[in-house]
Amino acid sequence: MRDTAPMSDSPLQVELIAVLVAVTGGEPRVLTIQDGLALPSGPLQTGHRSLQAGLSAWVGRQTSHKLGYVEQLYTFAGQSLSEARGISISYLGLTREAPAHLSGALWRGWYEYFPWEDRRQTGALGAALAARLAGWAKGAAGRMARAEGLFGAGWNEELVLPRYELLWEAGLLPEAARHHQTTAPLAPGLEMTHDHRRILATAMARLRAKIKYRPVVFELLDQDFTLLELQQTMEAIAGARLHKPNFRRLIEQQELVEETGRTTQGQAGRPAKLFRFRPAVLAERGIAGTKLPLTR
Amino acid sequence: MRDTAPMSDSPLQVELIAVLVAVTGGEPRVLTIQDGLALPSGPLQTGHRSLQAGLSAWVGRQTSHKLGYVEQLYTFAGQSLSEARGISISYLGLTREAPAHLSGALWRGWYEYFPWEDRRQTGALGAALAARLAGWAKGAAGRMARAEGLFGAGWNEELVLPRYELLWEAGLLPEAARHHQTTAPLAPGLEMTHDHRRILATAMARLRAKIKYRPVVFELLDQDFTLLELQQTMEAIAGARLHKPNFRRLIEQQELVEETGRTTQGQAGRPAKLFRFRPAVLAERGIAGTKLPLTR
DNA sequence: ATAATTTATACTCATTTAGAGTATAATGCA
DNA sequence: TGCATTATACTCTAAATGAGTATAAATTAT
Repeated sequence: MRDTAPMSDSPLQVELIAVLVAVTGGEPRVLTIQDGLALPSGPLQTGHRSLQAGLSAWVGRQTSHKLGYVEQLYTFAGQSLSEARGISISYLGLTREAPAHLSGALWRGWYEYFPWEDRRQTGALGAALAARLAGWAKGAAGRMARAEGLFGAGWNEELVLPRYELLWEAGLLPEAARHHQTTAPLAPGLEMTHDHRRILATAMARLRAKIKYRPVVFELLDQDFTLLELQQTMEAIAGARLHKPNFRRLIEQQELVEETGRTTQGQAGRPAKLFRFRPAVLAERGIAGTKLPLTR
Repeated sequence: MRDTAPMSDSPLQVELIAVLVAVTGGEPRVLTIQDGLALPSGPLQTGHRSLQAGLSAWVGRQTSHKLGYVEQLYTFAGQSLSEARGISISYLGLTREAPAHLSGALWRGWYEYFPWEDRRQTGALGAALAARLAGWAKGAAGRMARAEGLFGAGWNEELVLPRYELLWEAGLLPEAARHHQTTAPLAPGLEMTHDHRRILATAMARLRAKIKYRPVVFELLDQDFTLLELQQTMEAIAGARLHKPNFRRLIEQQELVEETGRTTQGQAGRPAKLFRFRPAVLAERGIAGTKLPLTR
């Protein structure tokens, strides 16, 4: 490809977009600007040693909490006619919620943007949307199967982005309303500018997947925590209830945590042991599980 | 962040880098240029509708095989003093090997660059490197545990990048030799320019992980294939031997494939049934497995 | 004070999945 | 015809998973 004459190598703008996630009071929250309409973003600066370092420094300065974990999400080329041609690089960052120092910045629950992704109480919303989608599905073959697969029984919490895209395609999102002139009532949930809600969906999916095989939950918790706090944080992110005894068994047999020796007090019920994350784990195990029948 | 005055928003160059993978004769191969020294790359073109589309079109034109699967790997900012400041976006693409139309292009086995990642015969190489690393590990605490965890027993085939980075840190790679003036014999394997070998490591890790939970192997096989061919392709990518009966059981119970009704002939041994990929699968299941104890 | 409530923690049991090995079937080739 | 070779079909055991129940130790209400 090197020897292909470039049709154009016009210089481009590079923008960094951050999805900063914290879990506070059992709710996953995301840092927004413009009264919740957009994700924090800004141009790449020359002073930054690397993209990631740039983002980390930036966020650290703005939120007074250092980023425990940063992960690149996706890079895409802006192409809507309104915006100048440029590259956007999005990141997922995990932190704990602190008063936002950034003017106009605001932490909001991520389920305000994706109500149908929260199935901790009932799955009613997803079912309702599935019904709404049934009308749209009449239009073409295969649509019904797709909608049913994504929103119906056999819900897979990682498919945040496909679900969002299906709703877009069905014209049920305000962001898409301009393209498909729909009169139907829209899906519930706040909108965002540009494709920021799409980026949030990507972040949610990534975190829901990641949390299962890398010990990143701990970036969202205080240093000491109870097993219930840990479980509720997981539930908040997965958007689903977990089976308590089995969750504990899983945590124990993975040896991710160790007892601190102390317990909670002053709350209703039996005091809970306080645990901390075993730092050794990060070094020891890189990633958890294969699923191939290896010969040994 | 929007309200932070940019220190500099100087325009940047954007470069696309492709890791094109095929599996031929039971060996994973990667398309290279400059006699194997570099990965194919080129500047982003204005004509492209999206980054991914640009890459697909490009590769399709060059290799006469359409890309079955494309996935973004990583975006990073070039920063070595010698190269102009710019952004590089790397991609993983799966295809089948065809005569490279690109002048100077050459398919090479990816284990030529990462000999220690091939453990289909014996794990001797990894063990040898572990021994070599033991010397380096004397320098500081914790090093031994890291080296042992990555190269020793309990080998995890997904940790390609951490292993590569450890070898770099230990000064055993030619790419790193400039930085750490080492006299020790280097690790085996071909080098690449810039960080291309690092990018290849990222691609290998991504593919090894992906192949376990998304049906992407089929992009690397002919339309019809035997179970042995499927297994050997998986083994080639994972760099490990698989247990044959269990592998078959896994494939069958996942219902990923269906019989074509035909069999192989003309080869030694009993003829094998030919299978094909079940197209429904792609639509049906998005991602395979959760690992959370969900309540139902 | 005592009972009721609440939360934590510890077990049990059935079912499914994974790891390993063995046996039989159908070809080509000497 | 018999041997080497590859395919395919089972069996057995151990471990992981899903679901439910029982007991312990605190706070809160009566």
